[in-house]
Amino acid sequence: MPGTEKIRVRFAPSPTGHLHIGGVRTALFNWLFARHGGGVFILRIEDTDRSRSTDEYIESILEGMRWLNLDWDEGPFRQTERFDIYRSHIDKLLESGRAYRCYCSQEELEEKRKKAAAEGRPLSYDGRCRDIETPPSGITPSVRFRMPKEGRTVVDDLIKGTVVFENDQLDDLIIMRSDGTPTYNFVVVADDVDMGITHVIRGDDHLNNTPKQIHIYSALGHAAPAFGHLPMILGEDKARLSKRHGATSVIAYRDMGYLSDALVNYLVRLGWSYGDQEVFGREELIRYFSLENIGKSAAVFNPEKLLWLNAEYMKTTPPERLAELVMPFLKADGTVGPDDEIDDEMDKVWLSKAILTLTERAKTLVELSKSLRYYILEHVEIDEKAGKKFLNEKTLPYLKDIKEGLSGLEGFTGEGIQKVFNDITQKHGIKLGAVAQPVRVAVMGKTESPGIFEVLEVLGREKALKRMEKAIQAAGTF
RNA sequence: GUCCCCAUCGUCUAGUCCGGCCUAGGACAUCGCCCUUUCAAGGCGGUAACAUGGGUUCGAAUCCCAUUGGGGACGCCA
Repeated sequence: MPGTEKIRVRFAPSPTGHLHIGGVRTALFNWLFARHGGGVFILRIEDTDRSRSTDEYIESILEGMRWLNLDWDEGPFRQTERFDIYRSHIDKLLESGRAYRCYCSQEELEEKRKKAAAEGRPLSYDGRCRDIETPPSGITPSVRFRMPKEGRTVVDDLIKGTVVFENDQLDDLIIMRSDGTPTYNFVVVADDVDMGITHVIRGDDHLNNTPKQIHIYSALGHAAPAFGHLPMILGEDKARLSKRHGATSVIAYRDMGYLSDALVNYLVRLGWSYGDQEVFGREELIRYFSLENIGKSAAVFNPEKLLWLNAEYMKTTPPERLAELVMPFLKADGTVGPDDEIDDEMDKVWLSKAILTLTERAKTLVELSKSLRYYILEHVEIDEKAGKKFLNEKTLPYLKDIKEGLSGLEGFTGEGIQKVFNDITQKHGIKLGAVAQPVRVAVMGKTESPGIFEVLEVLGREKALKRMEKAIQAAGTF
């Protein structure tokens, strides 16, 4: 067990797919555990399955980690580059008798499993080659680890508590394929030993692997690290989270306009809690994080709460920062030219000001960029229904008066604009709404927008008057 | 089928370890009201849970057992 030595944890995804929500949470908890304890966070790529691992997935995983600001201190290490190390370990196990060669073919094994399933027997390996006297010739064997068949193995899990396994149910698992490549359950242990991992924090789908791995540690001559098995994340149907439940890659969440801090905040609260607090800054998370506050039961991923949290972050993120983050979205739909920089082409101060009027209305960056479009575009299409209702003979005089008042305004601030509106409503003896809505439709083309005074101010005199003029021309034609 | 894990509002959770403070708290969602130039945001309030059955105890959401339900593992995948 780890004593006073420095905490060393790792996140070890296999590059057989994108970084998904479940993976992120495992990475996050390891990262928080390391940061909280002043330890080391290692990134290791488990790519021993050469047929399914790709460099694209590795890059995608790294991209996801960077987006989430989960920085690693060592790595990324690739297991495919460490085959020599595994090989020598396996040779030693073979010599000492802790491992043995298995001559069963995959087809045979498959056959036996099927039969066992049909007869309702346990699907475990029957140990046929365990004590084979004369190895058959002409067969390239795989290598199996010899599990003890008596006694029990106790896992003292940091999250689940004490879990006891009877050794006779531990399978002699294959640690090296017949093609000479090592398998997961073995390389994990070899690497964790080699990298000095003190705490293994992973999904509880690995809990059953743990007793087996503990025996491998001991065969390798090492004490096992501490284990902590995190509960799974489920979809709304309570089934394990998968592609069927929508976005499978975290990058998809970025593209849907989620802020990485919001996603992190949401994910950390899935299973972990700190009293009644819901919103945490990074520093707070690091300070408060502890394995003891992680629940034992699986949690359902709830997109609505994630959206709410994202909205909270939209409201508190500085507009200058949002301006940077929303740029890619603005460019994606052509609102802003692909080469425009916010520093010169588009006034950063102006953009931030515009964003400030929208942060409590936009739940995502996508929504923000869509709303921003109405400010940025030279002209806006006027919604037919809105035009019919608010741009007509009745409202025309108001529009004209407002336009005139606006053009004669000294300066073009919200305050001055408000005064213009006050004068007009008084003059006609009407309520603010009677004139605000027509103007809103005139300049924004729709009935919903931020407050009309701030909208006009953001738009600026020139653009506002131009749009109003156009609307006045079009009034009554809807 | 065998083994392992889990079980508080629809969802995330506090409370469970060290029984009484729990007529079970917060958050999301939902419903209603208020605010209001629209849409939001915000404020206030409501509906809503200790899976079931047995124990133990003066007393159980909290401890024990069983049942039920859910999840996971049983690969020459990780």
